Amino acid sequence: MQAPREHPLVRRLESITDLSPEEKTALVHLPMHVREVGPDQDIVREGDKPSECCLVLQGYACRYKGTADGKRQIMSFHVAGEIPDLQSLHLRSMDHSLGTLTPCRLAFIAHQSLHGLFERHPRLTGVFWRETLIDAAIFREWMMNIGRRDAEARLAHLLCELFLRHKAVGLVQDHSIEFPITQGELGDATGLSVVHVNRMLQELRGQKLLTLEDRVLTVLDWLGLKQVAGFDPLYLHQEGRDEGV
Amino acid sequence: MQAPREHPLVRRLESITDLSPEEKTALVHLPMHVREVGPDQDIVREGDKPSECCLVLQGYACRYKGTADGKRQIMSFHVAGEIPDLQSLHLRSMDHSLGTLTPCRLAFIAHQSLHGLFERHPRLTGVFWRETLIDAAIFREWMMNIGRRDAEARLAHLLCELFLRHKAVGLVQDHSIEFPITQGELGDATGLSVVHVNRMLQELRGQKLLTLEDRVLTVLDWLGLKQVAGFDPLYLHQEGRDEGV
DNA sequence: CGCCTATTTGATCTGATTCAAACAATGTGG
DNA sequence: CCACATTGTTTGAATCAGATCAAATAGGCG
Repeated sequence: MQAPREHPLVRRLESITDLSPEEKTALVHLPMHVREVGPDQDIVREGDKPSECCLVLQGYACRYKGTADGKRQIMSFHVAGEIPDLQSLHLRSMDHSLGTLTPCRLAFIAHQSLHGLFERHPRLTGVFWRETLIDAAIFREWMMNIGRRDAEARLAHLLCELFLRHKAVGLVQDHSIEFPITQGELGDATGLSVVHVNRMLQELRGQKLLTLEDRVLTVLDWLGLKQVAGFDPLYLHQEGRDEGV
Repeated sequence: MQAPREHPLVRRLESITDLSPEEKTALVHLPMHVREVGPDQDIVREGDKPSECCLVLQGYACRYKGTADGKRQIMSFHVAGEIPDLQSLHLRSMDHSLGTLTPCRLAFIAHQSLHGLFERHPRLTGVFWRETLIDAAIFREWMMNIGRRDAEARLAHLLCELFLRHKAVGLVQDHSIEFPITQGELGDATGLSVVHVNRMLQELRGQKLLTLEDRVLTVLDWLGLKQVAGFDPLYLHQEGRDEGV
C-alpha cells in the first residue's frame, strides 16, 4: 500500500476536486490487481461484458472503434490516473474497445469494490460521475473538431488538449510533454489520413508553433497554437486551474 | 400531479430500467416548473452556470456548439422524457448550448431537488448516471460517424439511430416517426453541407430505403438501411429490447 | 397574395484522400 | 556488430468526395 500522494488515482482526483482524508484512505485501499501489458494490446474489446474497471498507472491507452471496412476511430487518449472504462460500471456491454498504445502498467478494480466504495462514501459517487461527464465533454469537443474544423485546426486542437491535460497532472516540463502517439494514431483520432497529418504537422512546425520529435512534443507558441486551433479550454472543466503556459 | 405512467420522465426511465413504486412516486413528486418555448430558441447557452436541469416534455431539442467562423455542430437530439443538460449537475459551466428545434414544453428541475432525490433514493443515482453514460456512448458513435463514414452512410446511420430511439419509447407507428428536423440541421449534426445532405437523402430514397416528407420519416427497408449505414445498435444500450422493426 | 424558410438542381472548385515510393529509425537475431 | 525486417515519417502526383456558389422551385402562413 502506497502513500496517498503517490497513488495515481488520488493524485488525479485531487487535480480536479478536494478529497477528505477518509476518502483518500478508502481510495488507496481499493483492492486492485496490477498487470503489465505490452504496446498495441487490447485490454477490453467491443462486445465484452467486463466485471472490473481498468485504471491506467503508467503509459498511454486509448479507446477506439473499428468500421466494417477496416478503418478505425480513436475516441480518446488516456494517461496515468484515468479509468477509461468507468462506464462499464453501469453499461453492461462495451460498445468500443480499450487498448494500449505504449507498454502500460494497469490496475484492475472489481465493479463490486467501486460500488462498495460509493456506498460508504456517497460523495465519491459524484466525483467519479463527474469524471465520466468530463469524458463526454471531451467527446463533444472532438465531434466539433472532426466535423467542423479543417485539418490544420483539428490537429492543433488535439495537441492543445493533450498538452493541457498533461499540465493539469503535472506532466509538463519545459513546455514539453512525452508524446509517443504516432502520426497514424493522430489520423485515427482526427479522422485524417496519415499523409495529411504529416503535412499539417509540418505546417505547424513551419509556423514555429511547436516541435515534435523523438516522442516529445514541445509547444513553442502557446497563444499561436490556440489561435490556429480555435481552442477554448472550457470543455476540459479544469476549474480554478491557471491556464497560462 | 399526474399518474406515474403519464409522466414522460418515468416512462422514459422505465424503458431502460425497472423502478420501484417508491422511486416512481419520488420522481413524480419532483418539484418542477413548466415553460413553453418557441422553435429555435436557446434554453441554456455555452458559458452559463445553470442551477437547474431541463426535462423535455414535448418537442425536439438539441445540443450544439458554434465555431468562431459561424459554423455549428449539433451534438445530440433530444425528445420527450430526456434531460439533455443533466451534466450540469456536476459540471459548473455549460461547454455547449441547448436549444429547441420545434416548439417545446420544458420542465425545469432544481439541481438541489435532484441531489435530494439521489440522497433519498441512492439507486436512482445509478439510473441517471447511466443516462449520461448512454449519452456519451452516442457521442462516441457520432465521432465515428463523422470521422470515418462517407456521407451516405453517415446520414443513414443517424436516421437509424433516431428511428430506434423513437421505437424504444413507443413513438413508432407504421414504420414511421415524426421528423421535424430540417436538412440544414441534419447537415449540422453530420458535418455535411445542406446541399450534400439533400443529395444523399435522394440517394437513400432512390434505393427505396425510406421516405421523408411532410415531417414524417418512414423506413421502407430497415435491413437495407442498416446495411448502408453499417449500423449496430449496441451503442444505444437498449438492453433486452427487441430490435426487430 | 407575398414573404420567408426549406428543398432541389446544376456547375465549379478544393481540401483531403489515395496510391506509390523513398527514407529514417528501431530493433532482432545470427 | 552488421544485415535485415519492421514500423514510422516524408515526398510527389493523381484523383475524388464533398464544399461552395448561384439560382430555381416549392411550401407554409400571416
